[in-house]
Amino acid sequence: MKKQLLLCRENGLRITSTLKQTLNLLENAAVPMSLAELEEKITSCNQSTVYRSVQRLKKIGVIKQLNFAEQGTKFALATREDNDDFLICKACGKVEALDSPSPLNDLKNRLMQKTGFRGLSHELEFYGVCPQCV
Amino acid sequence: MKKQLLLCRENGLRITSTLKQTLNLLENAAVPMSLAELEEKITSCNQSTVYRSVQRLKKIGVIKQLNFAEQGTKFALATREDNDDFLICKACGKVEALDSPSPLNDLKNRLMQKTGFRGLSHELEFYGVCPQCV
DNA sequence: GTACCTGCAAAACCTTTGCAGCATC
DNA sequence: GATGCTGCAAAGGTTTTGCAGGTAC
Repeated sequence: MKKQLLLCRENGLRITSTLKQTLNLLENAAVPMSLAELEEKITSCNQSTVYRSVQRLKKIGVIKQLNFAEQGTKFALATREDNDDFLICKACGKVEALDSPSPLNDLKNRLMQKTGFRGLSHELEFYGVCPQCV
Repeated sequence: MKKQLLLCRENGLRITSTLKQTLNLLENAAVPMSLAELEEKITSCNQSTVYRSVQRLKKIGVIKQLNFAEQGTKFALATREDNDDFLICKACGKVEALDSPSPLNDLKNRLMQKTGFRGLSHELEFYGVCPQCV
Protein backbone atom coordinates (compact mmCIF):
# COMPACT_ATOMS: atom_id res chain seq x y z
CA MET A 1 0.00 0.00 0.00
CA LYS A 2 2.86 2.36 0.78
CA LYS A 3 4.26 1.78 -2.67
CA GLN A 4 1.01 2.69 -4.39
CA LEU A 5 0.62 5.91 -2.47
CA LEU A 6 4.15 6.90 -3.34
CA LEU A 7 3.44 6.32 -6.99
CA CYS A 8 0.31 8.42 -6.74
CA ARG A 9 2.21 11.27 -5.17
CA GLU A 10 4.96 11.06 -7.76
CA ASN A 11 2.34 11.37 -10.44
CA GLY A 12 0.77 14.44 -8.94
CA LEU A 13 -2.35 12.80 -7.51
CA ARG A 14 -3.79 14.15 -4.28
CA ILE A 15 -4.11 11.56 -1.54
CA THR A 16 -7.82 11.82 -0.91
CA SER A 17 -10.14 9.64 1.10
CA THR A 18 -11.68 8.26 -2.07
CA LEU A 19 -8.29 7.31 -3.45
CA LYS A 20 -7.27 5.58 -0.24
CA GLN A 21 -10.53 3.68 0.01
CA THR A 22 -10.23 2.56 -3.60
CA LEU A 23 -6.74 1.22 -3.05
CA ASN A 24 -7.70 -0.45 0.22
CA LEU A 25 -10.65 -2.23 -1.29
CA LEU A 26 -8.67 -3.49 -4.24
CA GLU A 27 -5.81 -4.54 -2.03
CA ASN A 28 -8.04 -6.66 0.17
CA ALA A 29 -10.15 -8.11 -2.60
CA ALA A 30 -9.43 -11.71 -3.51
CA VAL A 31 -10.65 -11.06 -7.04
CA PRO A 32 -10.97 -7.99 -9.23
CA MET A 33 -13.84 -5.60 -8.53
CA SER A 34 -16.18 -3.82 -10.90
CA LEU A 35 -16.79 -0.10 -10.81
CA ALA A 36 -20.26 -0.75 -9.44
CA GLU A 37 -18.85 -2.85 -6.60
CA LEU A 38 -16.40 -0.13 -5.71
CA GLU A 39 -19.07 2.52 -5.78
CA GLU A 40 -21.26 0.39 -3.58
CA LYS A 41 -18.57 0.16 -0.90
CA ILE A 42 -17.38 3.74 -1.11
CA THR A 43 -20.40 5.66 0.07
CA SER A 44 -18.62 8.79 1.19
CA CYS A 45 -18.61 10.29 -2.27
CA ASN A 46 -20.41 10.51 -5.53
CA GLN A 47 -20.15 7.68 -8.05
CA SER A 48 -18.46 9.85 -10.62
CA THR A 49 -15.76 10.56 -8.11
CA VAL A 50 -15.06 6.86 -7.75
CA TYR A 51 -15.03 6.60 -11.51
CA ARG A 52 -12.48 9.37 -11.86
CA SER A 53 -10.38 8.01 -9.04
CA VAL A 54 -10.22 4.65 -10.77
CA GLN A 55 -9.35 6.30 -14.08
CA ARG A 56 -6.46 8.18 -12.53
CA LEU A 57 -5.09 5.08 -10.84
CA LYS A 58 -5.36 3.16 -14.05
CA LYS A 59 -3.65 5.91 -16.00
CA ILE A 60 -0.58 5.93 -13.79
CA GLY A 61 -0.49 2.15 -13.81
CA VAL A 62 -1.24 1.50 -10.14
CA ILE A 63 -4.30 -0.53 -11.01
CA LYS A 64 -5.19 -2.46 -14.12
CA GLN A 65 -8.39 -3.13 -15.93
CA LEU A 66 -9.51 -6.66 -16.71
CA ASN A 67 -12.20 -7.69 -19.13
CA PHE A 68 -14.43 -10.64 -18.48
CA ALA A 69 -16.99 -12.09 -20.82
CA GLU A 70 -20.12 -11.98 -18.70
CA GLN A 71 -18.86 -10.08 -15.69
CA GLY A 72 -17.72 -7.09 -17.69
CA THR A 73 -14.73 -4.93 -16.86
CA LYS A 74 -13.16 -5.11 -13.45
CA PHE A 75 -10.19 -3.60 -11.69
CA ALA A 76 -7.30 -4.94 -9.65
CA LEU A 77 -4.03 -3.73 -8.22
CA ALA A 78 -1.28 -3.93 -10.80
CA THR A 79 1.29 -5.11 -8.32
CA ARG A 80 2.20 -8.50 -9.61
CA GLU A 81 2.93 -9.33 -13.21
CA ASP A 82 1.64 -12.83 -12.67
CA ASN A 83 -1.77 -13.55 -11.28
CA ASP A 84 -3.48 -12.35 -14.41
CA ASP A 85 -4.92 -15.79 -14.84
CA PHE A 86 -8.51 -16.47 -13.86
CA LEU A 87 -10.93 -19.34 -13.59
CA ILE A 88 -14.54 -18.38 -14.13
CA CYS A 89 -17.74 -20.35 -13.77
CA LYS A 90 -20.09 -19.80 -16.68
CA ALA A 91 -23.03 -20.87 -14.56
CA CYS A 92 -22.72 -18.93 -11.31
CA GLY A 93 -20.30 -16.26 -12.48
CA LYS A 94 -17.77 -16.89 -9.75
CA VAL A 95 -14.31 -15.55 -10.56
CA GLU A 96 -11.21 -16.96 -8.91
CA ALA A 97 -7.58 -16.17 -9.46
CA LEU A 98 -5.17 -18.94 -10.36
CA ASP A 99 -2.20 -18.99 -8.09
CA SER A 100 -0.21 -21.39 -10.20
CA PRO A 101 2.58 -19.62 -12.02
CA SER A 102 1.61 -18.81 -15.52
CA PRO A 103 3.16 -21.10 -18.13
CA LEU A 104 3.19 -18.23 -20.55
CA ASN A 105 6.51 -16.60 -19.87
CA ASP A 106 8.34 -18.81 -22.31
CA LEU A 107 5.77 -18.18 -24.96
CA LYS A 108 5.90 -14.48 -24.21
CA ASN A 109 9.61 -14.36 -24.79
CA ARG A 110 9.35 -16.34 -27.98
CA LEU A 111 6.60 -14.06 -29.21
CA MET A 112 8.65 -10.95 -28.61
CA GLN A 113 11.51 -12.48 -30.56
CA LYS A 114 9.33 -13.62 -33.39
CA THR A 115 6.96 -10.69 -33.78
CA GLY A 116 8.97 -7.73 -32.62
CA PHE A 117 6.31 -6.76 -30.11
CA ARG A 118 7.59 -5.00 -26.99
CA GLY A 119 6.44 -4.99 -23.40
CA LEU A 120 4.09 -7.91 -23.55
CA SER A 121 1.62 -8.45 -20.76
CA HIS A 122 -1.22 -10.91 -20.87
CA GLU A 123 -4.71 -11.65 -19.75
CA LEU A 124 -5.92 -15.22 -19.49
CA GLU A 125 -9.31 -16.55 -18.56
CA PHE A 126 -10.53 -20.10 -18.30
CA TYR A 127 -14.27 -20.51 -18.58
CA GLY A 128 -16.04 -23.62 -17.39
CA VAL A 129 -18.58 -24.96 -14.94
CA CYS A 130 -17.56 -25.23 -11.32
CA PRO A 131 -18.20 -28.35 -9.20
CA GLN A 132 -21.11 -26.72 -7.37
CA CYS A 133 -22.88 -25.92 -10.62
CA VAL A 134 -22.34 -29.20 -12.45
CA MET B 1 -20.07 -23.09 -43.48
CA LYS B 2 -22.33 -26.05 -44.15
CA LYS B 3 -21.80 -27.20 -40.60
CA GLN B 4 -22.89 -23.91 -39.12
CA LEU B 5 -26.06 -23.77 -41.17
CA LEU B 6 -26.92 -27.29 -40.13
CA LEU B 7 -26.49 -26.34 -36.51
CA CYS B 8 -28.71 -23.33 -37.01
CA ARG B 9 -31.42 -25.45 -38.56
CA GLU B 10 -31.18 -28.03 -35.80
CA ASN B 11 -31.69 -25.27 -33.28
CA GLY B 12 -34.76 -23.94 -35.00
CA LEU B 13 -33.22 -20.84 -36.53
CA ARG B 14 -34.51 -19.62 -39.89
CA ILE B 15 -31.84 -19.34 -42.54
CA THR B 16 -32.26 -15.69 -43.39
CA SER B 17 -30.12 -13.40 -45.47
CA THR B 18 -28.90 -11.62 -42.34
CA LEU B 19 -27.86 -14.88 -40.76
CA LYS B 20 -25.98 -16.00 -43.83
CA GLN B 21 -24.22 -12.69 -44.22
CA THR B 22 -23.20 -12.72 -40.57
CA LEU B 23 -21.69 -16.18 -40.88
CA ASN B 24 -19.96 -15.34 -44.14
CA LEU B 25 -18.37 -12.23 -42.76
CA LEU B 26 -17.12 -13.97 -39.66
CA GLU B 27 -15.88 -16.92 -41.66
CA ASN B 28 -13.77 -14.72 -43.91
CA ALA B 29 -12.53 -12.38 -41.21
CA ALA B 30 -8.93 -12.88 -40.16
CA VAL B 31 -9.73 -11.49 -36.73
CA PRO B 32 -12.90 -11.18 -34.67
CA MET B 33 -15.39 -8.47 -35.61
CA SER B 34 -17.33 -6.07 -33.45
CA LEU B 35 -21.07 -5.63 -33.69
CA ALA B 36 -20.52 -2.22 -35.26
CA GLU B 37 -18.27 -3.70 -37.92
CA LEU B 38 -20.85 -6.33 -38.75
CA GLU B 39 -23.63 -3.78 -38.92
CA GLU B 40 -21.51 -1.64 -41.18
CA LYS B 41 -21.07 -4.46 -43.68
CA ILE B 42 -24.61 -5.78 -43.50
CA THR B 43 -26.61 -2.92 -44.90
CA SER B 44 -29.60 -4.92 -46.03
CA CYS B 45 -31.23 -4.79 -42.63
CA ASN B 46 -31.65 -2.81 -39.47
CA GLN B 47 -28.89 -2.79 -36.88
CA SER B 48 -31.07 -4.42 -34.27
CA THR B 49 -31.59 -7.31 -36.64
CA VAL B 50 -27.85 -7.86 -36.86
CA TYR B 51 -27.71 -7.65 -33.10
CA ARG B 52 -30.36 -10.30 -32.68
CA SER B 53 -28.83 -12.49 -35.32
CA VAL B 54 -25.53 -12.42 -33.49
CA GLN B 55 -27.24 -13.17 -30.19
CA ARG B 56 -28.94 -16.23 -31.63
CA LEU B 57 -25.74 -17.54 -33.14
CA LYS B 58 -23.95 -17.00 -29.89
CA LYS B 59 -26.67 -18.73 -27.93
CA ILE B 60 -26.50 -21.91 -29.95
CA GLY B 61 -22.72 -21.84 -29.82
CA VAL B 62 -21.99 -21.27 -33.49
CA ILE B 63 -20.12 -18.08 -32.77
CA LYS B 64 -18.34 -16.92 -29.65
CA GLN B 65 -17.87 -13.58 -28.00
CA LEU B 66 -14.42 -12.28 -27.19
CA ASN B 67 -13.60 -9.42 -24.90
CA PHE B 68 -10.73 -7.09 -25.55
CA ALA B 69 -9.51 -4.35 -23.28
CA GLU B 70 -9.69 -1.33 -25.55
CA GLN B 71 -11.39 -2.82 -28.57
CA GLY B 72 -14.41 -4.01 -26.63
CA THR B 73 -16.40 -7.13 -27.37
CA LYS B 74 -16.03 -8.88 -30.69
CA PHE B 75 -17.33 -12.03 -32.32
CA ALA B 76 -15.81 -14.95 -34.16
CA LEU B 77 -16.82 -18.36 -35.43
CA ALA B 78 -16.59 -20.94 -32.68
CA THR B 79 -15.26 -23.62 -34.98
CA ARG B 80 -11.85 -24.24 -33.59
CA GLU B 81 -11.12 -24.77 -29.95
CA ASP B 82 -7.66 -23.35 -30.43
CA ASN B 83 -7.03 -19.98 -31.97
CA ASP B 84 -8.42 -18.19 -29.00
CA ASP B 85 -5.07 -16.57 -28.50
CA PHE B 86 -4.51 -13.01 -29.62
CA LEU B 87 -1.74 -10.49 -29.88
CA ILE B 88 -2.88 -6.90 -29.55
CA CYS B 89 -1.03 -3.63 -30.00
CA LYS B 90 -1.79 -1.18 -27.23
CA ALA B 91 -0.76 1.71 -29.45
CA CYS B 92 -2.54 1.15 -32.75
CA GLY B 93 -5.17 -1.32 -31.57
CA LYS B 94 -4.33 -3.96 -34.16
CA VAL B 95 -5.54 -7.42 -33.22
CA GLU B 96 -3.95 -10.53 -34.67
CA ALA B 97 -4.60 -14.17 -33.98
CA LEU B 98 -1.77 -16.39 -32.86
CA ASP B 99 -1.49 -19.48 -34.95
CA SER B 100 0.91 -21.24 -32.66
CA PRO B 101 -0.81 -24.02 -30.79
CA SER B 102 -1.82 -22.93 -27.40
CA PRO B 103 0.45 -24.22 -24.62
CA LEU B 104 -2.52 -24.27 -22.34
CA ASN B 105 -3.98 -27.68 -22.93
CA ASP B 106 -1.81 -29.31 -20.31
CA LEU B 107 -2.68 -26.66 -17.82
CA LYS B 108 -6.32 -26.99 -18.74
CA ASN B 109 -6.31 -30.71 -17.98
CA ARG B 110 -4.51 -30.22 -14.72
CA LEU B 111 -6.97 -27.53 -13.74
CA MET B 112 -9.96 -29.73 -14.39
CA GLN B 113 -8.39 -32.44 -12.24
CA LYS B 114 -7.50 -30.09 -9.47
CA THR B 115 -10.55 -27.85 -9.31
CA GLY B 116 -13.36 -30.05 -10.54
CA PHE B 117 -14.32 -27.53 -13.21
CA ARG B 118 -15.86 -29.02 -16.34
CA GLY B 119 -15.75 -28.01 -19.97
CA LEU B 120 -12.94 -25.53 -19.78
CA SER B 121 -12.36 -23.17 -22.65
CA HIS B 122 -10.04 -20.22 -22.54
CA GLU B 123 -9.41 -16.74 -23.79
CA LEU B 124 -5.87 -15.39 -23.92
CA GLU B 125 -4.66 -11.97 -24.96
CA PHE B 126 -1.17 -10.63 -25.14
CA TYR B 127 -0.92 -6.85 -25.01
CA GLY B 128 2.16 -5.02 -26.17
CA VAL B 129 3.49 -2.54 -28.68
CA CYS B 130 3.95 -3.74 -32.24
CA PRO B 131 7.14 -3.07 -34.26
CA GLN B 132 5.47 -0.33 -36.31
CA CYS B 133 4.45 1.56 -33.19
CA VAL B 134 7.68 1.24 -31.21
C1' DG C 1 -50.61 -21.59 -41.15
C1' DT C 2 -47.27 -21.27 -37.53
C1' DA C 3 -43.30 -19.88 -35.52
C1' DC C 4 -39.67 -17.15 -36.15
C1' DC C 5 -37.59 -12.73 -37.91
C1' DT C 6 -37.59 -7.73 -38.86
C1' DG C 7 -38.09 -2.51 -38.54
C1' DC C 8 -38.78 1.22 -35.88
C1' DA C 9 -38.45 3.59 -31.89
C1' DA C 10 -37.79 3.89 -27.29
C1' DA C 11 -35.79 2.13 -22.91
C1' DA C 12 -32.09 0.69 -20.22
C1' DC C 13 -27.28 0.68 -19.11
C1' DC C 14 -22.88 2.13 -18.33
C1' DT C 15 -19.42 5.32 -19.14
C1' DT C 16 -17.92 10.03 -19.60
C1' DT C 17 -17.89 15.17 -19.22
C1' DG C 18 -18.78 20.47 -17.96
C1' DC C 19 -18.74 23.51 -14.61
C1' DA C 20 -18.71 25.86 -10.30
C1' DG C 21 -17.17 25.29 -5.65
C1' DC C 22 -13.96 22.74 -2.30
C1' DA C 23 -9.74 20.41 -0.49
C1' DT C 24 -4.91 19.07 -0.66
C1' DC C 25 -0.29 20.37 -0.91
C1' DG D 1 -2.67 30.33 -3.49
C1' DA D 2 -2.46 27.02 -7.21
C1' DT D 3 -3.75 22.77 -8.79
C1' DG D 4 -6.26 19.01 -8.55
C1' DC D 5 -10.71 16.85 -6.68
C1' DT D 6 -15.77 16.67 -6.03
C1' DG D 7 -20.96 16.92 -6.70
C1' DC D 8 -24.54 17.34 -9.59
C1' DA D 9 -26.65 16.82 -13.67
C1' DA D 10 -26.64 15.93 -18.20
C1' DA D 11 -24.61 13.94 -22.51
C1' DG D 12 -22.83 9.90 -25.08
C1' DG D 13 -22.48 5.47 -26.57
C1' DT D 14 -23.83 0.81 -26.80
C1' DT D 15 -26.77 -2.84 -25.85
C1' DT D 16 -31.71 -4.47 -25.27
C1' DT D 17 -36.64 -4.71 -25.77
C1' DG D 18 -41.92 -4.19 -27.27
C1' DC D 19 -44.84 -4.53 -30.67
C1' DA D 20 -47.00 -4.87 -35.09
C1' DG D 21 -46.21 -6.67 -39.53
C1' DG D 22 -43.46 -9.73 -42.74
C1' DT D 23 -41.05 -14.17 -43.99
C1' DA D 24 -39.06 -18.94 -43.90
C1' DC D 25 -40.54 -23.49 -43.54
